[in-house]
Amino acid sequence: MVTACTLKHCAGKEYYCALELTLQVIGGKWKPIILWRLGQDGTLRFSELRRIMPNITQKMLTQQLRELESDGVLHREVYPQVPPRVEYSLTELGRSVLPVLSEMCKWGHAFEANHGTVGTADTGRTTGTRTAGRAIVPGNDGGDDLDLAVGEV
Amino acid sequence: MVTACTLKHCAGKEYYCALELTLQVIGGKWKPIILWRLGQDGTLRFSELRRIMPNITQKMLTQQLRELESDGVLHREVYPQVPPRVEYSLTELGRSVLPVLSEMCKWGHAFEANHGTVGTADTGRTTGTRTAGRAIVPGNDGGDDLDLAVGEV
DNA sequence: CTGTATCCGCATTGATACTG
DNA sequence: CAGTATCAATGCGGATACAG
Repeated sequence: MVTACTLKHCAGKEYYCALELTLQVIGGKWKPIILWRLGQDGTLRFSELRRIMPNITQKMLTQQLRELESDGVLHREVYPQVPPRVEYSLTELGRSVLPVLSEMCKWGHAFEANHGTVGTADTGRTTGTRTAGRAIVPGNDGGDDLDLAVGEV
Repeated sequence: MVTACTLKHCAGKEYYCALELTLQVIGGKWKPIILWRLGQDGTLRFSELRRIMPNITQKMLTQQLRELESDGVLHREVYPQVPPRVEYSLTELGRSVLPVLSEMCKWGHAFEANHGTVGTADTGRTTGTRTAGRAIVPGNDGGDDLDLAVGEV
């Protein structure tokens, strides 16, 4: 007997395995970036997050932040002032997700090494790190620099 | 200076950080399950994968398998027979993703512990493991059983 | 058995305008 | 500043039929 798993519910999400649950909580296009940035900077205002991620729309940012908040991975502190001021920071649960993001990032780099990475300004086809065929597996090769999305549209 | 990352391309995917790349390659609704199953069983035929995941449509399964294949994480072996026989297995790169899935799964369990897990047959609201407020962080608490999605529609 | 091909509904995402 | 509301577009995922 290996698996045979039943449908479960947690925090309003449907899933069969914890893997899927994780994807639903911290997956998607924006959440990893938000979480990682908060992990780096500790506390960020709404406007700072917008500046960090120029591509995201206000609606999306608000939506993602609310979901992360209701899932208990980040904390939303409202300062009743005028003009308003809202600060976001990771909870303990949120901080515990950083190793996961780190692992995923490491594997992403291994994948890059396997294929070839090309920057925006491609000087030619398949330029960049070419290591295809060496089948690099993620380990502790020191490549744990976790770069982050900024870039403009 | 913390980040300031540029747009990159790898295997036809656009991303700013390796984190996003990973999500694009092994994320989504079905890929983690496929990969994990192949990691468990080694080699599976198309029909076996279908039986394992009754919810997925034929179209989706084929599509996901093709994407995983073209990304080099799984190998597709076609036996030119009649009736046809196709076997899928992880490549070395594919096997290297298992620790990542494992990490994600561990965090999912920690999340479950933080909130409360409820099975399909809910005998009452918020039944099940209730540990809210204890802020359990993933570590090596032994809870590394990676259950898998099967369940029927 | 292992697939394509086509059509379609719904959920996610985005653009834009407005508000306390 | 930090949102909410509304409308429009996209695209993922699913149902079904057909093919080698």
